[in-house]
Amino acid sequence: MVQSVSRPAVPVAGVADEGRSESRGERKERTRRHILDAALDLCEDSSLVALSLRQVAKEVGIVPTAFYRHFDSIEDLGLALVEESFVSLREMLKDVRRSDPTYRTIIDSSVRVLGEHTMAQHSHFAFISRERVAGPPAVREAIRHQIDLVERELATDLARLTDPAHWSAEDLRVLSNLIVTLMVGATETIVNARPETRPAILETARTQLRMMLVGALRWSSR
Amino acid sequence: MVQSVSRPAVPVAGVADEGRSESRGERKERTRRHILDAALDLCEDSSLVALSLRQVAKEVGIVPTAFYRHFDSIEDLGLALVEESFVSLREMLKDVRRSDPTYRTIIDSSVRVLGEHTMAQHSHFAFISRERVAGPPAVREAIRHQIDLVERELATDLARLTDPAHWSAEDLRVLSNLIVTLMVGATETIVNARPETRPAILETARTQLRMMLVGALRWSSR
DNA sequence: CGATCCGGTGGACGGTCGTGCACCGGGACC
DNA sequence: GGTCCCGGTGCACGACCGTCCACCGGATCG
Repeated sequence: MVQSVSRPAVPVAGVADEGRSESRGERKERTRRHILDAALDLCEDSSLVALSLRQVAKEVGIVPTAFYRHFDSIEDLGLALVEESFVSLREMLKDVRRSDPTYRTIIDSSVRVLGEHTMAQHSHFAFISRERVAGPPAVREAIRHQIDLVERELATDLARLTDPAHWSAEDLRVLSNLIVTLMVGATETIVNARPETRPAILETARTQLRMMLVGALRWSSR
Repeated sequence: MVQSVSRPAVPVAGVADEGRSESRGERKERTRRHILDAALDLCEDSSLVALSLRQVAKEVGIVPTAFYRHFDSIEDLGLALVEESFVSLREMLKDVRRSDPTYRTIIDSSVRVLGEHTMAQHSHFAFISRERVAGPPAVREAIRHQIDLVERELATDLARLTDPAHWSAEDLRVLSNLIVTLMVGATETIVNARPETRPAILETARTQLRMMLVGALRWSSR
């Protein structure tokens, strides 16, 4: 028994106790957070499919069976992490939209925002890019669905920026998919590269978006 | 002892024996092949990092320790699979180059070849796209290195098709990276999609390449 | 022909895994 | 203030894991 009676249920204290005891709901939520953080951290250099419930429990400082009080399985945990990661991603997209509605500087500001967020939310972006192709089936599907939603939203954004005479709905969807694929690729490169190469990667992404923009401006659906 | 003395060392016979016994080298090579195939098959819906040596051995029909006669570890096996998978990929690229040197039809023929090869070598392409981001570090690195080589080769190909006055070496590298990223993305989509959606995915890839080609033709390095 | 090589066997080890179960003790509620 | 709820404990189970070891027997080689 490694936990003394004087520090009863809370597995690992984040801040000093300050005498004020939490409600049961707060406690549960806090443990849940610890589990999510620990899982995100532990699968950083492998994958959810190679993560064991016991590893997570040990990292959090609870007994393995206590895990079930919060999640049915690792896969269930994974779905929660998808949810959480896409909150990060959508905040990024909100920043992109807020930053600049003109397309003189839209590329620069978008790439800048991408760089900032992949740095600040590194674990979330790495998680998505990894589990997107290698996670448990249900997790993969959830991520694909979310990315699909993002693609659709981008397509409607693009519809406002382009000439409807030249751009069919289908082609907008295709362009949107192209841009998202490219950004996912850039994100994957960033999260797997050494930090000091980051500016060069972002510069590459900028140039690529410019090349595509040149194409898009001349495009006309047949 | 489940294997009778009448079927001595060979774990699982591929074709009828035809009375002719193999040399020791041939036997070893054959078992090695079975291991590679079994591993490729077993990690199809998870990842190398979730694959155990014992699963592979059981699938092949050998005792776990016999695995070590062929590979040091699962990671070592993974590197062999990378090697093998890129043989497939390079054969595809050879087909692409052979198919058409003019760029009237270069997009159509390239995408057609991509479709054919991802169908025929489905396991290899799925393996690369999965382990590229989720495999053991050494495997990831090997794949990145190979893709990097492909990118360089594409860049020199593009150098012959473009006007040197408008395209700097750096921009050729960036364009090459753009195309490869896009094709990797298309491949990932294909190997994870239901077979009947394949034509639509390829059509999307065609359109995207056309959009980029429009951009590339107007491009000029600043 | 006899010695050697080597891919295979089979058993055993210590460790980790997911999960079932009974139980505890403090917050929440009537 | 007594009762219930529920997130945590601790233990045990059978399964699977990688790896060590001694050994076998047919192919190979001098």
